[in-house]
Amino acid sequence: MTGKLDQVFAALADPTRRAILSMLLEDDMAVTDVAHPFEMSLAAISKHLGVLTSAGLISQEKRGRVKWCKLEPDALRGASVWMQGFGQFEPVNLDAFERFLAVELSGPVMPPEAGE
Amino acid sequence: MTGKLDQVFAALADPTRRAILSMLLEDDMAVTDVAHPFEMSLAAISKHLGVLTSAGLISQEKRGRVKWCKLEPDALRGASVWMQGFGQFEPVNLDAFERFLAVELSGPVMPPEAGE
DNA sequence: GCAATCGTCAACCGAATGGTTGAATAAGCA
DNA sequence: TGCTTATTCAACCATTCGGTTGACGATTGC
Repeated sequence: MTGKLDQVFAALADPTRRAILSMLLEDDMAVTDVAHPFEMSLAAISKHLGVLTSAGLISQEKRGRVKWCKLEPDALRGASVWMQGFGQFEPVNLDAFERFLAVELSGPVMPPEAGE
Repeated sequence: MTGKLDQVFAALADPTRRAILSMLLEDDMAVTDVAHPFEMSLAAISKHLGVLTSAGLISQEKRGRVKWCKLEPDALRGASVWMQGFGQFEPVNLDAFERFLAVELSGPVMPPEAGE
């Protein structure tokens, strides 16, 4: 019953995992290549990738014998939006903001700009 | 040596702590009052407040025998900025939110219950 | 077929986390 | 003074976390 926000924030709380996400920002990578810069076992990296995957922050697809890791930045959206609630400091609007999020996150009400 | 980002994200990874931050968004509160809605001991809440404090997300000031907790939203900035690095999701649709507010505030506003 | 590569699994370890209780400290009030 | 309220501290407990190692299944290439 652990909420998605719990998982996302917990996943982001580890510097190794944040580094992995940054690496994937540049390109998709195989597990072995992800592991290469780190001074820890492949199994450890595999676990980190598991955490990132179940948080939805990356996806993994096996092609042949290599498993490719792909960043899924949309998973950060919920967390980002939650934090924005503290950015513009308007106590009055908090409730409205939460309702806005309910609408906003349940589906694209309004495409940002000129289609997707 | 644990980085600030580690602490901030780890602090946000717990639903009780996120709920506390949301409560503090409305107003400063005494520790006892923060604890009141939760079904756990005061000591547990005190620990959570300790975590939030050392992450810099709140500050605590003792006046008389009561200790006041105050939100420090600036502490979220670093985390927010880090996440923006992944942002195909623009920093919330502020425009959309404002449009939403315009509609919302002209109609009936019903208070939902607090918490996440 | 056989060996090397890719990645996970299982068991284990020490440390951190989230909670509990009960005692201790500190401040206000009768 | 002594009682009550506010908060933390200390010890303990179960669970999770981040890491290790070694064995294993799957895939590829010689």
